[in-house]
Amino acid sequence: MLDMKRIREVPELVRQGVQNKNEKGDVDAVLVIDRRRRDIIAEVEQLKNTRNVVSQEIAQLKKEKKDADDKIAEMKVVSDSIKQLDEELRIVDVDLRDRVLALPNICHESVPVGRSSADNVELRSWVPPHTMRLNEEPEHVVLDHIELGKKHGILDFDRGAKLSGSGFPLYVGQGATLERALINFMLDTHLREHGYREVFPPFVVNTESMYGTGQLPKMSEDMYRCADDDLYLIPTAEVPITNMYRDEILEAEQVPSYFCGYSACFRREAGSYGKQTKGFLRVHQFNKVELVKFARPEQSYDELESLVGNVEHILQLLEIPYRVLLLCSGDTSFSSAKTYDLEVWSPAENTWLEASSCSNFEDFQARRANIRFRPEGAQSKPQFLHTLNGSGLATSRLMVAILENYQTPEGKIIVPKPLQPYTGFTMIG
RNA sequence: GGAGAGGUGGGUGAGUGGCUGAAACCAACGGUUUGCUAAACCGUCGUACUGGGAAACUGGUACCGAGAGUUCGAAUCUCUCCCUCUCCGCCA
Repeated sequence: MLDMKRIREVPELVRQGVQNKNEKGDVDAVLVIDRRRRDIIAEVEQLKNTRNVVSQEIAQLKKEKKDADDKIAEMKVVSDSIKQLDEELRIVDVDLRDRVLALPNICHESVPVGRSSADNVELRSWVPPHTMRLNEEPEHVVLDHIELGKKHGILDFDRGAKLSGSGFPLYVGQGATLERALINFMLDTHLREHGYREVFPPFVVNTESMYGTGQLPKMSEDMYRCADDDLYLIPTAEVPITNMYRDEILEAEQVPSYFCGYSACFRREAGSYGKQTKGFLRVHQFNKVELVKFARPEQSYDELESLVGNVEHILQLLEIPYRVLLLCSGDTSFSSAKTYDLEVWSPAENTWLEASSCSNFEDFQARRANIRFRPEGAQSKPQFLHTLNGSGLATSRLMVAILENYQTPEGKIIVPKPLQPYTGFTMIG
């Protein structure tokens, strides 16, 4: 949620920002309603002041056993007016809030203005020395992850579909072990080398939490909902981890703090059938290790860079080719002010696959979720902090990259070195 | 699923419909004292919205789980809802 003061003070900047994101949002209507709201407040508070003062006088008169009927009659009228204005104010408040909530976050000045993914900027790419050259014709047949999974009996999409439907992968044998190894390796690396604190969150959350991080109301059709209990399956651990501090005020020394947590992620992916849906490329349930930072506003962009660095480190240790994109304004998500995407190389698809998205939300989520901190210690005035998060990383896309990049000419799969202590085997097949 | 208890500031916890934004205590912060620590003493110590002011600051309004009602006036009375905790049953 944007700061109403900011909208009021620099409306043209907000208008431009909304446009740059290819979002709709009526800034002018917001300004008009805001004006109306403050007029009502001025009027109703004046009346309430009168009521309070006269009520005191009535109390005084009664104490002195004098007659107060005139004043009481007078106040009856005032009270009715207050009731009317309060009702009007309530309606205006809701309307204003809905409209402000519909405005996207404004991109940081370093974000290139652009319409679509075509305008994203590739900042750098990294190719480990020992993997195959990306743009060369491979020397042997390259199997895709589905064929590899079937060949070794480690991924069973058919039985997954029998159990739950398409898009619910079933890992078997060494595939299941590799998946678990990947999760543990990523968690351990972030905890031990990057200073994150581990969280194991609930996988279902309530509506308030979904509003807090901005999944609701916009993305409701993309989430699994348990209607009987009014709970949602989380689409990412970002939701529970960021909401840990919803409606709280953190102490100065708690900011910045870094959290890292594994969760299964559930997405309905409604309306996306047909595009890149085979195998792991788009699934309804996947595993992800998520990084979340609560940062001081003046440091949040440095924190974003180090967050991306933490994710890159994982890919470098695993020796998986990747590239880093800076998303343009039009491709940056609703709540984010600046986002980097990390994409891993799929030799079978001959394309890059998004495996991580790292964003600085500035105070957009914090304002929604009401997460504040006291910057100068116990006596200082609370202010909104900045939230950041990034996938560190999603295993489904990573699994594709590992299987495909680490396949031998015979179609066997080498387990990446850092995962071997976790798997207990060095080769699949 | 059954039975019960309870939601008041950072915490504990008072609070006969008007003098209660809210006692007291603890924590925190500033200070005095002190060789250091401790103790003691003094002071400060909610948030949001809105108006004035360049600002320090200041006027007003609201907030005692949420919402509605009664009333000139509600933390206090009434109703509805939400949440938390405890015990029993069932179960991982």
